[in-house]
Amino acid sequence: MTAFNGVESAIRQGLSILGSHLTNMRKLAESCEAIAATTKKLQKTAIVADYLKSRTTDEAAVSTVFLSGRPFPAWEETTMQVGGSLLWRVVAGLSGKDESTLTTAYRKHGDLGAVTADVLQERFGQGLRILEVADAFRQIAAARGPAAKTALVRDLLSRATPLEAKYIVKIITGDLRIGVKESLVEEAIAKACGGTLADVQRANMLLGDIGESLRLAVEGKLATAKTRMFHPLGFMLASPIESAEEGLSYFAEAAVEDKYDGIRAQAHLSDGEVRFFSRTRDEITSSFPDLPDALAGLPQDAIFDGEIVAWEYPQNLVQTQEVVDEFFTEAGESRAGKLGRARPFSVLQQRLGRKKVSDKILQEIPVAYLVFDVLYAGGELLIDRPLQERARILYELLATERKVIHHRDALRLRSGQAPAQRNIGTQRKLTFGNEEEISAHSIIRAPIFRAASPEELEELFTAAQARGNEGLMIKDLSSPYTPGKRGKSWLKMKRELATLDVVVTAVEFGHGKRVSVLSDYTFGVWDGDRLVNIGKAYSGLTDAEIAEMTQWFLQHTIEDQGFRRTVEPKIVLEVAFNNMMQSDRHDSGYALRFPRIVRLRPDKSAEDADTIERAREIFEKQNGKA
DNA sequence: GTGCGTCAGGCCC
DNA sequence: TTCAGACACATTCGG
DNA sequence: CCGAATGTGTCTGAAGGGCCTGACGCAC
Repeated sequence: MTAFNGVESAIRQGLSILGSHLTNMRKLAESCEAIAATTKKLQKTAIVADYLKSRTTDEAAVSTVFLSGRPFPAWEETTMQVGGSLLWRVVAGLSGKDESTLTTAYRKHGDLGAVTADVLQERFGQGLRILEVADAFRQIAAARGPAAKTALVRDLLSRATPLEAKYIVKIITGDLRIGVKESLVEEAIAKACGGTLADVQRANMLLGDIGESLRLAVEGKLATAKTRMFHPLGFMLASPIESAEEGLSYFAEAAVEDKYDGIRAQAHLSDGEVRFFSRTRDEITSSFPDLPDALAGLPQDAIFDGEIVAWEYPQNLVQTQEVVDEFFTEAGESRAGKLGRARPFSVLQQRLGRKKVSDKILQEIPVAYLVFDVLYAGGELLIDRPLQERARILYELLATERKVIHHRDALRLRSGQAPAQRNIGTQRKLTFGNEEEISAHSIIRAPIFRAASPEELEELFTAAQARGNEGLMIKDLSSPYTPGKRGKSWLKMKRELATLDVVVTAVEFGHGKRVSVLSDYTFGVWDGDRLVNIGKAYSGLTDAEIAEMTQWFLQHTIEDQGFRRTVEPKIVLEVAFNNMMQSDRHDSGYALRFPRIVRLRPDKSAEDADTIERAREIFEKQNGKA
């Protein structure tokens, strides 16, 4: 037996060595292992750069896509539609292992890729070339239905060595977890191909395609990268702040907008064609067929940044002229109310992800695009201009074209069938010069205020909340637009909802680096003398606290269900959340949006925790407000 | 064959 | 979306 | 004055809840 294993192992080794000359997916996998083994960023960069240098341009281009963690394939519109569940079945089938063996391996490693390598040790494919893998991914994406996809995934993994299979699985699930993301790949490209980091970053920002950026770097043509319409740029992000004082501590001149609870969207328009992109740069136009027309009339190509929001149009619309012509209003004065107001995110969610939108939905859930920035117009990229200038350009663009916008919108609304809308339609007869009736604005330039003191900011904040919005965006008027970056030029100030004291009823092991600790807590509140679950939380505790809690929960388990354990209801947590929803996910009938643990409450015993009545109170208060 | 419920995948916050 | 943790780099402190 | 300590900016990883889509199984 031992002798046989030795022979088999020797053959395997021989094949592997031979394979390393014939295949190169192996090389990528080995580089990933080395990257995962170090925590030093510079070292990771060096490994990636060395790897890229050792590949042909085609191979390097595909590799950058794999390494950057962007959903593959970044340059196509389809997604693979292969997730953990399908992979789990394929891996089980290929290895011939039963599920409990896989589960044991999963406990040990915490990620499916590592499990794959582990259980496939007994088998060995001949190894793959990296372009072969990319090709297989395309085929999987093109295949219709899980059955067809499963067969292709199975075939691909059966030809891979265990180590290759590990990283193929990780790439498919879009989660390499080796501490490399797009920005680090940019650094590696600069290092490997020449060109400054800034040039690589700029080219990649404009192209939105890391593989293409690498090709330009190889050819020394980074400077030729240009803005491409319908290839979305990254989104500029905001940092959270704690107080009004902090909101004015980073810059002198602050522009202030309401923070709307919708979905962030970049609009591209060119030659009358309009398309919208989400924060992950996916196209979302199909869910909002009522928006493009309103923008299509603009005479020039443009790229806007804004928020799509479920919108409640006002009963009595004010004269358009009055609203649009006002650039800065008196601090605290709300112009937004005259345009209508945002409805809760949960309403908008029903339109999200729709491929087709029925007339009924269009009527019941009208939306508005609140534009707050312009990134490109008049053939010029505007991101390096200060916000003050961009705001002015935006104002001029939308002000000039309002006739077209409203004319088209009026046509859309008049064809509506829902009785409520018909009523509103007749109530809203307004004329714009000798043009058509104005019925609604589905494109709205987000009102901008100004704040010079914390007191003014507080006032604006209160007003924003009164309008049912989340809070404020506070922006540095002199700042450029930095795509994909989260800096201190844009700040967000959100309302703080009351917190709940809850009792932990069940715990789960985590994933990845939290695989061996109980990091995931299900908790409840009292309904009479019974605990009813209201949510789960995972973040907020430090690693040390999680480790401590793990020990306690292991010793106070009521029932060990493997991955999950019900525990003695003794531990009290204070949890915060952004929102409370009605839901049948948990037996309390409520669920929390973005729950997080504020702190442990060792000073409280389970009996002191909050009740379902208090939860209901918070829910009603929040709804009354919105 | 049609219609309904279930479930995984993907993506929004 | 949220938070904690880690690294790279800048700034300040103490001998 | 210089190396160590401290602070800041930025990135990474882990994870909740809800909704839509498209396959697929099942009942009729």
